Amino acid sequence: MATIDDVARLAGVSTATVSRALRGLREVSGPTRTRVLEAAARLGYVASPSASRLAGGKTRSIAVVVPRITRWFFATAVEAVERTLHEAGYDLLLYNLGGREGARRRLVHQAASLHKRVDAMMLMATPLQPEDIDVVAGLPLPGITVSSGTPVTGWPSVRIDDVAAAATATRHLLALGHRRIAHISGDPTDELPFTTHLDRRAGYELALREAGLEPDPARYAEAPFTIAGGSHATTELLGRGMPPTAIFAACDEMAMGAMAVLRQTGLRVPEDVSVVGIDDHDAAAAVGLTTVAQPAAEQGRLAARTLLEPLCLGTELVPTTTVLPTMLVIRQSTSVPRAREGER
Amino acid sequence: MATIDDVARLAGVSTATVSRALRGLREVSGPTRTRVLEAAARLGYVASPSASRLAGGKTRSIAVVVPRITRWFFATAVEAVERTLHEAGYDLLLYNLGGREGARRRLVHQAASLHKRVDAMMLMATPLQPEDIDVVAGLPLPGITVSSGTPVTGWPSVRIDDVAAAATATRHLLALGHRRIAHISGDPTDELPFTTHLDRRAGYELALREAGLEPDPARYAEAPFTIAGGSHATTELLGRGMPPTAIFAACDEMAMGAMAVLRQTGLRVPEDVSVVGIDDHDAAAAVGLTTVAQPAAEQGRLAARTLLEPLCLGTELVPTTTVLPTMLVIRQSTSVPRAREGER
DNA sequence: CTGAAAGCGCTTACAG
DNA sequence: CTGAAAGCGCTTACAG
Repeated sequence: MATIDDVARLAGVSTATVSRALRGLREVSGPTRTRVLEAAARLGYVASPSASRLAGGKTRSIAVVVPRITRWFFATAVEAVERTLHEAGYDLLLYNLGGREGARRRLVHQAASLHKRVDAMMLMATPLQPEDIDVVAGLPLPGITVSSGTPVTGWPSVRIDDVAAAATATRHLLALGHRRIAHISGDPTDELPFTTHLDRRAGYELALREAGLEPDPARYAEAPFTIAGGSHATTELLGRGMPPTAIFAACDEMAMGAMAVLRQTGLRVPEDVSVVGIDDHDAAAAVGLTTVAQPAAEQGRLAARTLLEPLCLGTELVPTTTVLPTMLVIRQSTSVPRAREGER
Repeated sequence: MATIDDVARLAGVSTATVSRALRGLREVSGPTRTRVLEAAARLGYVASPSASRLAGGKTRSIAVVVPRITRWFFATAVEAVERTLHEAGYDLLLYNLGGREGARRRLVHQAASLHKRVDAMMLMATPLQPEDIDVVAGLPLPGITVSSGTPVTGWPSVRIDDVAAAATATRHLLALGHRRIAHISGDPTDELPFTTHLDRRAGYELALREAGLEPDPARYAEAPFTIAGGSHATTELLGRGMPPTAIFAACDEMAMGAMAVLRQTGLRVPEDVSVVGIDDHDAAAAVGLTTVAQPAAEQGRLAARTLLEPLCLGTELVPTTTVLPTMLVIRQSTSVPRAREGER
């Protein structure tokens, strides 16, 4: 393995000059730089990250924490983050809580250790206890939160307005004439106290009340934010009798699960039951799902850039909250309710 | 930030002893160890990874390369890998090729640099050019390949038998009496030369020939391994006229896309068209999809353990190929073809 | 623009 | 079982 000394010797300069030339610092003359680059190339030299981290104090890597990498939103956002980071020469350390409270605790516990291995951290929809927030905010490390989840004092945040997105979805159903609108969301079995479903439920109830309807707990069912979760919640809902004419699912994965169960039960979508979700999942167009689109990749990209800027430019990280727009995308899973059709 | 010197001073021992005590080496007496641990705890001391990597030569991190983290198989496998690695105290550096040839090239190009930042690497379904294989195999770094993708000389491998899995799916349809069996797979638009679809197509053709049928190119359509891809391929297939009585999709995501399009076209599943996939995706049960199940998390876990063992125990990495079993799971998306039904 | 030298914070023979 | 000391391979004031 070639070291910086080998390159210095071959190029006939000091290691300081090699270091400067290779990093593109401009206090190096053209000819010298050329000699160094040639020597480095000849030896196949690559600086040791451990050594430069120790000497330079920068790790050029970022920790990204997600609840579950298997869910569409996080996988899509992480993909964008990964690309942005690697293009900037940064490494991505992945931490997947996997819905385990133990993993969350370990993460907070390790915070002190984490800050020695990364230059910044990105928390996606990560729930934190009040005492954790202080620990995390107290790290000598810039950070950002993405999507809902606990805000961290002094950290910027990139997200959508979950209450508004949910209200938009619900208002769409109301405008079509639906009154018996169910909502599937949340995850009672989850060890971690996520908050996304709370905001979305609030938006649903807000829209109902605007329309003069009182939210009915019997029209609410909980399950994980997955296709299977949507199926379970819908099955539970149907089991209560008096089926809804429409279902607002807190995310597209749940909406797809709902559509599957409805059809297996012999109910047509949208003729018998309309379904709307939130996300604009890759598959939403394929299955004809009406949804409130949110820019997942864009949130990841933006968050990564926000973190990278102060790291690369040495500027201050400004704790701004960026709320990205959502948009209703009407496809084939929603229509006027049957009763209403009859009226015409 | 407390350093090892602070701890040594507070505990009244040398830094060498602190280092040994904290890492649990047993050449430290009980009382001394206790004093060191107390001092470290009091100071909130955590060893600097950069320093111990430089001094010790081990990074305690592993690079995991996936084609697309957004696809079910990779997200599920990575989740298992992440858990296994973190439980062993290893960090996971994520590299997502994102279907970009440039990313693959950069990865191989960076190989020399990569080996200085990780102790091992895991390549999931990563296609390599013949010349790349030598580069990768030549790294002074243990590695493992997971799922199909180019084998690397001297590296172990964890996978399923893709040809057999595809044959199982196809034979299931043949046994039900289907003769017009279409296959959707592959991805002509992908920049990267993946191989999974080739194996699965081979298994499909193998099973057809066993049954005395000649594979018909008109019954084959290509698209990405996603729900949307499955929809596109199925739409293309249907556009050719003479619809098949059954579709074998190369993965469950494609199968779900196929089911969506069939239903939108007014065709019932399975009454008019049977659909079978490969994976046993989280959502397969919810949508009633018959599939050949493969253990995605298990492959990730096993691959991580295989890599960890030699790293932790200092033993040799044995280049074994582990082929995990697959299993046909019959649900509601397959049945006897209509013509056959009439015969009864 | 370039170099000599200190220092980053650990681990590891080596000696006792 | 413990310590003094060298060394891992860089970066960065400082001086010129």
